Amino acid sequence: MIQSKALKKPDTTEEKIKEAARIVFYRKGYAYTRTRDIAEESGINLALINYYFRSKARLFEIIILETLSSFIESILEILIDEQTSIETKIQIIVSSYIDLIIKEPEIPTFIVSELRNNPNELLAKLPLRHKTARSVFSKQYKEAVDSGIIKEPNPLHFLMNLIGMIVFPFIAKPLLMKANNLNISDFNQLMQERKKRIPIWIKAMMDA
Amino acid sequence: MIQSKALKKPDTTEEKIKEAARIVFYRKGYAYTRTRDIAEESGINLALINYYFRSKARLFEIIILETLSSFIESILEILIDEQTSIETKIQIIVSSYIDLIIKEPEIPTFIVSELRNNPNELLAKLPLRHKTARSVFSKQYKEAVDSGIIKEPNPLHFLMNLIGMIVFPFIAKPLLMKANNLNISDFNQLMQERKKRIPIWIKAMMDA
DNA sequence: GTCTATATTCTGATAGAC
DNA sequence: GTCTATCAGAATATAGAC
Repeated sequence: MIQSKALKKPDTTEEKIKEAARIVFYRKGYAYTRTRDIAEESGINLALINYYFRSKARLFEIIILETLSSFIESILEILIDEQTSIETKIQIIVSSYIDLIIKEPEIPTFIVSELRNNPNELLAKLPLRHKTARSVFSKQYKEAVDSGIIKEPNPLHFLMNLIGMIVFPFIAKPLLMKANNLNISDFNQLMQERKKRIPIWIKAMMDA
Repeated sequence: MIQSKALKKPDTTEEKIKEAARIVFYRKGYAYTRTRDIAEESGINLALINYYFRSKARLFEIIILETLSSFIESILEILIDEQTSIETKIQIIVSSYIDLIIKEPEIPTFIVSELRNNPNELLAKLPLRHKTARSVFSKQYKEAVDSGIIKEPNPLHFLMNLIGMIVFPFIAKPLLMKANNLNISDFNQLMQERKKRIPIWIKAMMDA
């Protein structure tokens, strides 16, 4: 199950700082976040941030690595299960991801924006166990291609399309809302519609 | 035709600064760009940036507004033409956008990242003439729905899917390349494949 | 562990000579 | 219009008292 960490109740000072940092970093990004903002948000003293985390940069790295790995791992956990059919996987991924992102809508833009700066350095520190997940899914995907269920031979296109259809509207949200005079509940309504339709669209696409 | 402004040869000092600013802002974003970087990139003196543009913020606003409006207008120009069928529009948009973004791959992430900060303030300054374009396209789309060519009744879903399939891979590029051990020419190869396939996928989706 | 006060650094902007 | 030198402000990090 995809579970956000932002809902845990922080107890210790260290956890309070981390939770506050997550909130502020998600909203404003590293560059525009001042350690003072984190101190205010958490209600603790400014100096304690450096006492517990040594620097703003180190605190940030902890937050973004946790966010990235939980975001990626939660897809991989679904993809890796050999018992689940591809069609079911699609439904699970679409539904749980849209729900997650509606709860924490800043995450996709946060990841995209922050990864722009030092992607290689950051991604090198990610404990990725992609290999097994990829191989399980590739095998399953290849079988579907071989048996004629899916026409598109490249699983990368499949994944780009799937994740893109889920995530892109959230990334483009400001532009989308402005250009079409949507308020936030209009927008969320559209995303709810997509939970049902993306699996249908994906199926039709991959048949073509 | 979609034409990037980044290829113009700058003559005057003012244009040199603008071109350099565009390059550096695209690459690093507003926050990480120092006026000193722009001065170096353009080969002009630091003080001249303020002489010609008064502030870093004003220079930035000029760049991002130009980028946004040219990016948006170039879609609208295609959508607004009543002579072109929807199918042809899709092909034109897909093909010319992918080519444009391969030439200037930082633009999508630049727009997404920078629009996170003050979207309303910025978008309010955009001279949008969305109305006519939207109404022409909506009409054409509605006709296609009524005559049974397209099943998906909401043109917003159509546009989100179309633009998302084009743009999302570029936004997710660092993650995508890392997770699949792609180099830049592998990546561009994938995008070239998408020029042919997106129109087919879109057609299949909208039929479903 | 927590606080106040301060040192340090970085960077946008400008004064003033040419 | 262009340059050098410098100022002013902001923000991270730390020293040192409690």
